[in-house]
Amino acid sequence: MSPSARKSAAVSAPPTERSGVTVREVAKAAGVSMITVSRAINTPQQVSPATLEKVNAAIAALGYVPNLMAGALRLSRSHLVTALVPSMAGSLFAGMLAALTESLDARGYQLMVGQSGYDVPREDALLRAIIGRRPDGIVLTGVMHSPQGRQLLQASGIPVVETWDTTATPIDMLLSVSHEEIGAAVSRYLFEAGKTRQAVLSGDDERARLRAASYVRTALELGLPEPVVLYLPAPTTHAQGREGLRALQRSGTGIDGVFCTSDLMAAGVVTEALVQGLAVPGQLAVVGFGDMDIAASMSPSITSVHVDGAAIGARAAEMIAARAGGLRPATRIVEIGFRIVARESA
Amino acid sequence: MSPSARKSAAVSAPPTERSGVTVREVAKAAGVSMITVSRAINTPQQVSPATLEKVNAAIAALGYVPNLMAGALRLSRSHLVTALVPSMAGSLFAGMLAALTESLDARGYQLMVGQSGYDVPREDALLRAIIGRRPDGIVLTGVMHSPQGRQLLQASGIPVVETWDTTATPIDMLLSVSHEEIGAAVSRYLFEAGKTRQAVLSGDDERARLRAASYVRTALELGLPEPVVLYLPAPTTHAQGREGLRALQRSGTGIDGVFCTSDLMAAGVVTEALVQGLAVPGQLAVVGFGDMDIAASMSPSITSVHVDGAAIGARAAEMIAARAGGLRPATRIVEIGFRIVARESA
DNA sequence: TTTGTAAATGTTAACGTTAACAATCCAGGA
DNA sequence: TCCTGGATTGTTAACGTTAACATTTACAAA
Repeated sequence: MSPSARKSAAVSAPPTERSGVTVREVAKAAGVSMITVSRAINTPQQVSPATLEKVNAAIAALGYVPNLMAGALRLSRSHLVTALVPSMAGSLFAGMLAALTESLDARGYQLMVGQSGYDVPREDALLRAIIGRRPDGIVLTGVMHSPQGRQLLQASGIPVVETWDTTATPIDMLLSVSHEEIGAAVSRYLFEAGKTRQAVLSGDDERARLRAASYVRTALELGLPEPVVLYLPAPTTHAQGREGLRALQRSGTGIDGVFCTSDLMAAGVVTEALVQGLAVPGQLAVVGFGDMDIAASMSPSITSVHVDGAAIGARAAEMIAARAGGLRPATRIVEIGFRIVARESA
Repeated sequence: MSPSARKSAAVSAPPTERSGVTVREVAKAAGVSMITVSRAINTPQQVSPATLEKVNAAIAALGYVPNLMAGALRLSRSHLVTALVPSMAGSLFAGMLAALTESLDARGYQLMVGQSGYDVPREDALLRAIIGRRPDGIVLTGVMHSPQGRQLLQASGIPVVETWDTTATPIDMLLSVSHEEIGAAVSRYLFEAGKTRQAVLSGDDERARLRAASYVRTALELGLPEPVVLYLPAPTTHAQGREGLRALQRSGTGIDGVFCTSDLMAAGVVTEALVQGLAVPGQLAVVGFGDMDIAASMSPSITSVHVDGAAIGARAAEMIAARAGGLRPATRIVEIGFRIVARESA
């Protein structure tokens, strides 16, 4: 057997067949080289009008769609950004995702959404799957606490934006929201409205717990009796608001103000209060979180904490695009802030 | 200049630097060949225990995370599935996405979510971006009507599952939901409850329009006066429900039954009715769509149309995985069905 | 005509991975 | 001792793309 025959025998067949129109075939059909096809697609101004037309005709005839993975591999640039959210059900992050999608889209990136909120080994696997695709940026909802996770992300060299929470030691970039300040502000707000027997209905996720804990601390600092706290499994619902209010009432102390860590839950509390014939806000003041459409539209309308999720999405996209463009980040940490939107319920 | 010097001069530098631990470096650190590292990761039973340990140590020491794009390119298998939803805001599809994520995850796939609902040229670009990443499957919300879109998808050879709608000519696989039957069923349901002056509050998306149109047609067939229809921009909200009811009332005919094409809108209608002092369902019956948590939890609770989104997600994952495994699809079309969940509001 | 220069196009190799085939090693049997 | 065959490891090439460098072409200026 000759060496050359040996060689050609070693040529491996494609593992599985797929439609598979490639630049090679487009090039042949157009009578040009592969690189010319590539240029016709990516930098058409470098190609003569006549050639461009031939290439475009061939592309259309063959139904060619460039393989972005191959391009990404060659260029080490995936034009992909991954966002990790705890769940898609809670619409809290919908605004952020929408803004992120839009801003990235305008810059030629695509968004991939993953669901976090697993146990630690599962989260580790998820992170590896994400990093393995070499996105040009990763947007985290909340800060990453697990040392393994931090290590993985840091070692990957991929720009990371942590959002919706605050920390003194971000992995990379941070769009900071202080849930402690929010909890404190709501307690003070209710106190100024004359409410002294405060309670909290909180989701059991980390950030809701931060708001709840800070709310309790502030109430105590204000000299109020210790607020009753009830933690409910996230994502929180309207039904949890109704049941939650009844549970709070059973716990004894005649409460006159409730902070709910989601608007849906607050709507449930308002519904339950109306059913019971309680005056809102007279006998029971209610504050929500998220400033969803329903908060403004309920009757009575619901006072809520507004956090600009769209701004978070837009800033995250901007920061990642800047970094991908090789720019040094001017500011790695941006404070997002919040405001209490006063309505009828408190 | 010698030919060999010419050649080495032509070696291209990596376009941009990234962290970049590769199998090559792991192999060198472990003192084995690249393929052995690959086997240690993918088929560890093919590697001796001693070697496996050396390789794993090297992987851990270097923080190596395999580049899945390179693997996918080599194997023509991306382990990626893309779902297209009209928007992430409407939680109608949240259940489907959650089930899809979970089912795919169990099979070693990742989900990428894209937002559709653009104009046609924009949608074309989106489809190209999706197909360009060569996912192993595409899940569409609704059926694809645009000929260009159908053409692109069909030519790509990628398994496609159309969902949440019905058609006689699916691109590939179909998880069928008949919005015509739903609209008809709701009109009959209200008719049997004695409601003769029916109206519809509909989102302006395609599937909501189908429900609304069929509802109107059925009411006419039942000999009722033609229902008033109001189309509101999707995603529909609680506030739209409140305003929508007022608008319907202004349109004259004293209506006694409303079909809302989303539960959030139905909740808004109920809220507005209560504010006005209308008895629900006595003076106004309300039916929603989606069977969200809030429908069961409102007071009065809201009768709603339930479609099993989780089943759609799970079946879609199953179908795509089967196809990726080389199996011929036993059934390309599956009817999902629906049911009207009777509650207090109608 | 020759020369210089910009525009257009082509050749080569590389991104990081893994299938196919090849080679080596070692235990056990003849 | 030599051979057989399974287990283990290695070599080569290829997936589809595009940057870098090389070459050709067209045309104006000398």
